[in-house]
Amino acid sequence: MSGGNRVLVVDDEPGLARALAITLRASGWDVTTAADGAGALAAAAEHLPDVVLLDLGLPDISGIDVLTALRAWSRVPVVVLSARQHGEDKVEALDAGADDYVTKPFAMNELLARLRAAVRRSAAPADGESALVEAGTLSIDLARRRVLRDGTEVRLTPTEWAMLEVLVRNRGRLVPRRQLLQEVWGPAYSDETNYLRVYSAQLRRKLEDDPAAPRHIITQPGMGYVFEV
Amino acid sequence: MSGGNRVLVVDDEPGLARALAITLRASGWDVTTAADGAGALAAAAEHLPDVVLLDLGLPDISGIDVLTALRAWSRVPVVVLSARQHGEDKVEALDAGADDYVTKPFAMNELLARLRAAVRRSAAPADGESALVEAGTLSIDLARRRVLRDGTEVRLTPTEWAMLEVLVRNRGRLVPRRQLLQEVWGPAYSDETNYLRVYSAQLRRKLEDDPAAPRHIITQPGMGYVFEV
DNA sequence: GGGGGCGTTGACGCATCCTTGACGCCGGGA
DNA sequence: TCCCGGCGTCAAGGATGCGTCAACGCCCCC
Repeated sequence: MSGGNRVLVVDDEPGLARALAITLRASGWDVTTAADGAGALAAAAEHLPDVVLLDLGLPDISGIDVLTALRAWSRVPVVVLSARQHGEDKVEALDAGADDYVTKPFAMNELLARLRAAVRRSAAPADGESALVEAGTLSIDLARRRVLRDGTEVRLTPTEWAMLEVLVRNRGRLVPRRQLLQEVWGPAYSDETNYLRVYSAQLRRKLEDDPAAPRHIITQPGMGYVFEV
Repeated sequence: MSGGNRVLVVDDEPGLARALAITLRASGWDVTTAADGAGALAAAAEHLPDVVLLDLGLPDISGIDVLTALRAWSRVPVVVLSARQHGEDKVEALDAGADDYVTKPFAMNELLARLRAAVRRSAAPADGESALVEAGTLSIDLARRRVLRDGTEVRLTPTEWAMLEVLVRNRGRLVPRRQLLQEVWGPAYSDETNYLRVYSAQLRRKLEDDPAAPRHIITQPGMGYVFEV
């Protein structure tokens, strides 16, 4: 199932990072880790996490600067982790765009609950929209898993639907090949770009008026695919 | 500031409620107070606050029930206030729909920062839009990975986009050649300054009105490149 | 047991992109 | 005046990615 389970853990203490990763994975999260600010920004751009767990004490860049750089282009919720109990650090981080601030030592179940809350919040507006997506002659019902083209139903195979669903959920924005492969086929298939070509073709054949000149399922060479409405 | 400054304070201790109200008003908030759960729900329906500050220890209804009742019809951000330092209370409240959880005693500036963060989040535009960087006739959407020039989309190759992205993220600042090469091509290419010349030229050809006299992608000889807005 | 739908591979032609080298321009210094 | 290094431009090759097609196995349902 796609959506709302990718977390990026940014921490320079290998022990804590590993412990967090293990606990989070056990709770069903898809975990990526970064050990410094530069790696965190790169990982955020590549994996597009649903939430970021950011330790303020990083070796290269100040955590606040990481937050600022991230906020320059992304609204992903950020939960800040810090050893500073008091002081202006909390205010500074929250005003810099952090969504929450947890001080060490922390209770793991509280941290998990705060992560859930952060993701729920950011996912809420999307849910507020209707599950019906209209795109030209296409009408896609994400809740019922149905696709209508010119009013008549189009039959999709499970894999075709899974791929279309990821694209439509991210409609208007580029979905990197890696992410598409991981969400549809699983983490072990991150490099099987063949699948993308085969299934994008099949979807176009079923959904596009002119499969050779697609208007909705657009490929951005070398990067990924976009669903345009 | 017209919108986003109505706060509903729910607390049964008159002293604390008054202190909160005074401080919040001094910070520019429009404060309504309620002393019990029933009053809180009524006040929320009548005043439609932008954020709710909810004490869990209420005389009539459990704070969690207030939260649940509120969530049945409203998405207003709720910051929970409680004396319980530990335990499952936090998890329960957060999973019931609270946006944040502050334990007493608390620092007032931290509470204010958390209120600001909660309101900022809910005021943030829906996912449909995203952070745009405008620069003259250029419009760069870092989240969607799209570039518009005079309103029409410009197609970039992966490498072109990677280089533009680094420059735009550091817009207004000089990006040293080394850093640019490492972030786009990897650590092994730190000295291939040839690449920078080739790709800066390609980007200028696609993005600048007069590629020979660039206004956005500026080279600082011997040092690096800057993206000017 | 048969058949059809589905997922998985591999091969091929084609377009695009990355890399690399060469060349000219310009400004500063010998 | 000449030399030289940094920069911008251009073009050609080789590599990569994409779309297409077809074949193969598998599984489930008939």
